[in-house]
Amino acid sequence: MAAPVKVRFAPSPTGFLHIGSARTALFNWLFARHEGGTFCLRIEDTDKERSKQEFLEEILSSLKWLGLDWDGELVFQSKRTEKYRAVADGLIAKGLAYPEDQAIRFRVPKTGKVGFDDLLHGRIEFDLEQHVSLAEDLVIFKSDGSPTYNFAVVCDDAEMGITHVIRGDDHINNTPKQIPLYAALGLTPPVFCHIPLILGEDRSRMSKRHGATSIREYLEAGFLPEALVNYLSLLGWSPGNNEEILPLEEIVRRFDLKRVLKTGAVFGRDKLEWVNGQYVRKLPVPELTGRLLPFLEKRGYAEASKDREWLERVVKLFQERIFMLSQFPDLAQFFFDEKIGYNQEALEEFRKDPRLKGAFTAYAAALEALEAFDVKTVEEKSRAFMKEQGMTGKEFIHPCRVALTGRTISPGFFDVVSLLGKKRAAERLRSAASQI
RNA sequence: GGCCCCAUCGUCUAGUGGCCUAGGACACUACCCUCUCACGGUAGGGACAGGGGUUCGACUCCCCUUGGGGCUACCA
Repeated sequence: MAAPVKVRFAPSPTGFLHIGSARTALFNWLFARHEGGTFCLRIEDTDKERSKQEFLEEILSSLKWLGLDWDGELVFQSKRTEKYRAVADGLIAKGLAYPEDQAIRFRVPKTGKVGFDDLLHGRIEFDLEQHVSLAEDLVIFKSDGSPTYNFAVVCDDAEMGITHVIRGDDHINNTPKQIPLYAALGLTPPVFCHIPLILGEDRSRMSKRHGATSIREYLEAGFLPEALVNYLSLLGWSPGNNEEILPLEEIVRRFDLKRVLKTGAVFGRDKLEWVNGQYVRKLPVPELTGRLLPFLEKRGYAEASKDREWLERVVKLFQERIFMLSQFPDLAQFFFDEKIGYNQEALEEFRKDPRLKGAFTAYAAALEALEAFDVKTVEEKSRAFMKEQGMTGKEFIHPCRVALTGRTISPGFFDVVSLLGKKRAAERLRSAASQI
């Protein structure tokens, strides 16, 4: 029996949760859940200047939003200074480290090779005589009394019993600094697995200039967390059978660290949007409606949720027309707002047909005469009305669509009429008639 | 500059020596469906960076070149 897996995600609370970090967290989480192991969080807040409480809260809420739950208590490096100090003192006592200008330096080996077996890359070796950054003794305690990253990481990973260190491959060059530390401490290093970074369109590490990088921005843009997680899991990994839209449980079940690619993947917004659209379409309407509520509120359409049944019918009309939640208030605006702003070009076009003005008015009356106002009835009566008027569907429906919605595009016309209701539909038709 | 990593369609990827005249998805184009839009459906263009080996046989293994990226802090 192999030892139970224990991994960690170790963010620094110096900024929002970056999409790249989130992917690293996700792969750690997927690996832990797949193996039935433990996924913990360690807050690397040794940089007192840049670490902020608000960033910590932001990171935690982003992880929760993504559904990446962690095990056990948070470990704060800032609260463990004593421990690091004790370890450093031990090193000094053994002559393996020494104070210098208030700082403590660890004597690193200057000749030979340092290497490790990476789970993904296989053997990676460094020739100490050529690796300039390894030539100087490693500072493990700064002169301000706080431990350095490479030192704290080793102490913590060892003490927490981390079995697999899964991190971005930008850390490959840190590994040869950490290995000698494990040796000096008499510890066996964990298994290292360096996964590729997420890239921007120009193939350089994804950063703000490539667009949205914080998880919060994706939440606000109207992405579904399960869609973002699905998409992220496909960056550098695939189940191997051409399947792409997979429920989280299935991703967990099939996730295999060894199948992760070594190549950096470009973050493609287009495909993310497509994946999100797939999830939007799969959501039961009541559920989708609930998720749209915050976006409606933000636009001042909170009133709309009072008639939940009606709102759900509206949502259903747009379920296949949006791929991001944030699109809904815009596309369905004419359902929530009486000010509909006519598409002027279209209006101009309709003025060329002398029949329209009268048809709008007559249609308004025809609708008002209806007893039932369900979609089926509306469609039947409307088609009969068109026939009476001697107008084709195209001649009549397009102008009416603009009269009712202000726009040239909308969900099915009869659905719109029915959901707008008798009163509002008639009002808008008359209003339009007066304007052409 | 030095060190390290990487290399299949524009992008995400399948592929682990013959199943590949390289499969899927996004995007793009055309057509179908149709009251517009979207969804859906069908079709199409589009890749193994280059050069050497190894082998009966290389997208798959090795080497070189080229290209890209990362790291080079008393930041994490």
